[in-house]
Amino acid sequence: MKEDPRLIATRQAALDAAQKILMDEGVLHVTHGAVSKATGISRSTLYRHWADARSLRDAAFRRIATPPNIPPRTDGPLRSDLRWLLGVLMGALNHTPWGQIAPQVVAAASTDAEARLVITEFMKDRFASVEAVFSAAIVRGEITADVPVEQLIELAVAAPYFRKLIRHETLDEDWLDQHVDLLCSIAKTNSGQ
Amino acid sequence: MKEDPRLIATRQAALDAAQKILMDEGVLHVTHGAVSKATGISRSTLYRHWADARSLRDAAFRRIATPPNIPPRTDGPLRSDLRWLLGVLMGALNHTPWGQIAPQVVAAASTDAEARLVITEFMKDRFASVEAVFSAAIVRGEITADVPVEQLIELAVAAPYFRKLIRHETLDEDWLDQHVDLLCSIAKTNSGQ
DNA sequence: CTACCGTGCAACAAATTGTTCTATAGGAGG
DNA sequence: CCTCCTATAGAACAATTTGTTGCACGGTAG
Repeated sequence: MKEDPRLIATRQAALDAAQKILMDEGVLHVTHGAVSKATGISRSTLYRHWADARSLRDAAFRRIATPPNIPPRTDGPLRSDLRWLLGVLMGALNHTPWGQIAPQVVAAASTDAEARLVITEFMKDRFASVEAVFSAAIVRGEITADVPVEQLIELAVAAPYFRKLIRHETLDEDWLDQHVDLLCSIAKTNSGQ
Repeated sequence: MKEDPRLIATRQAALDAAQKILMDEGVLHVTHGAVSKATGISRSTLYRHWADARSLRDAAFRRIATPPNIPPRTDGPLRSDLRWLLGVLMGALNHTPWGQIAPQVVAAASTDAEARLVITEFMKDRFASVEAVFSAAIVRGEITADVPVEQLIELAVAAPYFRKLIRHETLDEDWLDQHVDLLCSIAKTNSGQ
């Protein structure tokens, strides 16, 4: 038997509003009352869907904090594969809800085990993508296995996140070009000696 | 005329408790009620010191979120100067309240201009310290001015912060050694060509 | 058409937030 | 030691928020 369409509609409208509140005003303002006022859905209905403030916030978080998986390209030269992958990552940070929400997930993670899980899982995916790019380059013989891949991966991902989330600096094409240049030069010069 | 010692004692006891709550349970739980229960100070007294929850939280934040300034060493070889500076930074992240509080400051910064100021000011200091180390190395002729110092500084600081705040990975001596090794090798290989 | 179930609404209890008043007691100065 | 000033404790209070419950209405599936 299918789900009542009213359930789905309510949930969707509520989470839409919760998401907006979360991004605009912070997790602290995501409450049944606020969502009710924003959507017209009655408080009691919201409470039936999410029993307390915590689960409502969790739901709002979870909606945004599951960014799309990025399948890496591994056919071109290292530089363009890396540039493409980090470009997508940068785009997500700049132009998707995930970019706006990430700082709050990071903060929640310091006291909340579940938020920490969200972060670590997500980072695991990202690291895997970057690693695939380097591995392919090694297989192609473009760089050798001497390259400290672990560290390079961390630097590759850390820089854009640090710049955006912590320093609140701009993240643009020029910066990324330089970043990728440096990463590639490290990989090349550490390679084959 | 001096300040009433009772004022000072109350403020100190209250902020001590507020700080502990902030670190253990998150900013959300820093309230007049909670601090009152933790210290025995009456709620009305706390309200006279901090008119609302916001200013109490601000006070608690501000108490921790002003990390000590680190004057860099610039006399030894690049590697040991850098190792020492980042070692102190890593120690602060691992063993001071600042390390525990930083994620919450980061999150606050996404909706709160003042928190953003705290972060950017702080990072400016850190960047300046690291830059001093590289500049000294250039003056000594250990590396040349060709080195992309800006990028190196960002990577130097980004990696430990990313690792600690975002990935919640350990930050130990071995990791730092590798990190400094890589930074130095970048500086050296980009140097003098 | 009917039985079911999600919704809206209103009333409600409980906890939290912030205010105000009074009594008490500590500290500074003579 | 005495007095004035002022910080604190405590209680009473209103307002808001959080969460619960019972009931009537209306959409949905069979």
